[in-house]
Amino acid sequence: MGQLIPPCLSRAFFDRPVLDVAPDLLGSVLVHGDVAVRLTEVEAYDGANDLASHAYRGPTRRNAVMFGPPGHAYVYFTYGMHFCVNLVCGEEGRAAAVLLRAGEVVTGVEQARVRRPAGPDRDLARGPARLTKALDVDRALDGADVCDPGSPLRVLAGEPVAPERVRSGPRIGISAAADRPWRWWIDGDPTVSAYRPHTPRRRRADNR
DNA sequence: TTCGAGATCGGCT
DNA sequence: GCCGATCTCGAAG
Repeated sequence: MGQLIPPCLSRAFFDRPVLDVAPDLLGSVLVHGDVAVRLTEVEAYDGANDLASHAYRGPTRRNAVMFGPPGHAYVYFTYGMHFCVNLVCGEEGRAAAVLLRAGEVVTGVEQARVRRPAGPDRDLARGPARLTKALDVDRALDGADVCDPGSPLRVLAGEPVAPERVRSGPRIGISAAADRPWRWWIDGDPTVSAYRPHTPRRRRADNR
């Protein structure tokens, strides 16, 4: 009791250029239910200006949230089995967003272990799909307002990260515009995913 | 430790 | 139909 609960990040925080918001998100805390994750790795996607963005080809039913106001979660399903979560940034209609790639489980480690039994604790939210698994985030949370203290999914201010510990480099797992250094992480943090260059998958019919 | 392929399905062409 | 903002496991070095 008397325990200090940090405030949610403000709408104004997200209503800025995505390249400014992304590094500033490092160290803040994503909360869903009893589990909280301190963000250690993020990537920026700049809407219609970004070949690698889901919003590049314009609004669809899936990416509709990206074209809405900042401070909302865009949750999508991929590879037939994984969810990933983004936070919408910048002016409404720009469709810029930050992909949350990895973090450290700071609250609810027990609960997260139940959801991801395999591997050490540092891997619980290491990678965008693991992060959503640890937090139990799925499409039901698509569009959630992360600035609203009453929202099931929200982002709280965290301990500031020393600027010299923030590093940037190429984004991961994409084939288009892979050269842009739009990925940021906390240097030396064990929960940051290892960099692997994009490797196109070969078609199943190849072997035979 | 590194590498390669399978899993599995919704969205878009 | 094709391919993906991924993860995991098994085999080989």
